[in-house]
Amino acid sequence: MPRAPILTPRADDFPRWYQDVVAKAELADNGPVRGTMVIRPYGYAIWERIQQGLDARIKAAGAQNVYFPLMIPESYVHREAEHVEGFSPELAVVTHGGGRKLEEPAVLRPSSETVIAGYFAKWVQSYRDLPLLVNQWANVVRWELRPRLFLRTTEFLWQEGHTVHESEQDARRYALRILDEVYRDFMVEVLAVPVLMGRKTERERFAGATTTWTCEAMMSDGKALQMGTSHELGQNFSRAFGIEFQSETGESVHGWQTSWGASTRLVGGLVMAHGDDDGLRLPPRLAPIQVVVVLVRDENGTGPAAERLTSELASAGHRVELDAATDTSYGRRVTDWELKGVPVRIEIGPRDLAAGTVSLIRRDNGYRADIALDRVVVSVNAALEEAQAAMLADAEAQREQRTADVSSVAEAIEATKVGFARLSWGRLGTDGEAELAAAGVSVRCLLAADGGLPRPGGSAHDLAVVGRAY
RNA sequence: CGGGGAGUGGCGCAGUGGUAGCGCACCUGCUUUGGGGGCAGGCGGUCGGGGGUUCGAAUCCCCCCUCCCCGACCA
Repeated sequence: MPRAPILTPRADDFPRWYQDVVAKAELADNGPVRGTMVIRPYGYAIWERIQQGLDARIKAAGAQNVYFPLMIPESYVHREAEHVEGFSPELAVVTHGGGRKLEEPAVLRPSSETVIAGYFAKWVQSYRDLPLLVNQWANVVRWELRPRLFLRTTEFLWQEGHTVHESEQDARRYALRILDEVYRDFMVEVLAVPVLMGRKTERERFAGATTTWTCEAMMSDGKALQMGTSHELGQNFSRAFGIEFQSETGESVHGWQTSWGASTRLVGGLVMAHGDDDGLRLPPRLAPIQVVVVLVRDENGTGPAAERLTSELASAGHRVELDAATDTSYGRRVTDWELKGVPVRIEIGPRDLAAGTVSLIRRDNGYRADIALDRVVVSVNAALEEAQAAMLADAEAQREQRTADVSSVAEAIEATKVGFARLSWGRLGTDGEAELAAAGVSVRCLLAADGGLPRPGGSAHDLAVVGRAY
């Protein structure tokens, strides 16, 4: 007999499935103000793992953490024309404080380019001060008309990096370094989500940037999700805020800047990239709980044996939890651990113990085996490594299978019903891009002909990867 | 803001004029707990808000509010 579905099957209604998973895996709730989100302990544990992975890579790339204020004088946002134009529809503005109307309203940061630029102008005097590399972990507010938990909320958590460099080349090199060594590396190696690194079109470029680079992923329904972006800001904010330094030759020069960010959206991406009809599937390197030891029944010494196994696995360096809640039924507990996507489950009951074994079950593929008690740690090590690799390979295979090479707008629109379409950007052009947009399809990114990063200015041979996006 | 839909226990729903019910969840007890176990008992709702019609309104009328879905914006 098939199991009763716990979640709406993905094939029936993917958005509904997503909501079900977020609720039943206890990741988040809607907040009381429309568009806001309450992140629950398990969801926040996942975010903390994401933070750790990104933060370590950001520091390895030389940036230091800072904190700037939530409220920004409204006039700052207006200094960079394109920036304000891009953001004004989604600004939340504080008009009153201390019981009085404020002389100058303050906006809740939608991003911190402007407030940070004001201080960069103060801190940067000499080429010796450069490069200046900072990052902050913060909340930002962008008033969203159509919120979706994690994917698009009015308030969200992220990191935003901001840098100043001596030259355009230095800034570009750094923006691309972050894209590759921080974002791409983390997403592929930890999240097991393959990403395309490419350049955004003018239409999709960040408001105030000269060039926007992106990591784009495909979710398991074939739609695209931007997982991280890195912007070259040129001298736009430098000019607006007076970030000037004296060069080695004594000239006064405007700094060249970058900014880059990744957000709690990644949690949603993780859910949608790997989840199945039984719930979340977490890649082992990310999972807050990598192994759960399930005590099936507390009889004939199974309890102490389960405790011993748990501490052995913890000593071996795994994030492990013991489930000894035997007053809850076995089926319920197992279903819950599957919902939460714990990569490896070890089950121990009287039958196992009598045979001198435990059961090992992999969440990613359902593989199940009896393991001798003295082989548990080594078997778990192997299972975690294999699951990590298999999940990445699955996601890559799925993306390849759902990506089609096409040569017309009509074919692209058809192909993007199930995934990505790839076609010549030279042929598509901004007119083709507008036609696609009318059909709900966007250019996710541009790639060089060989699939690598395109040159910043572009080439006639560049490829456009198009799709429907979250 | 344009187009659809819905507001009834925590969640999902039924209830077209007679004083509110079901499933799940929750609480208590019992039960031989290996895939959301079984049995019994129980807690919990000013039916989104206001006004009106009526002997009587979740139900009919008027006004308001909120939420959800599709579109435009978007990490």
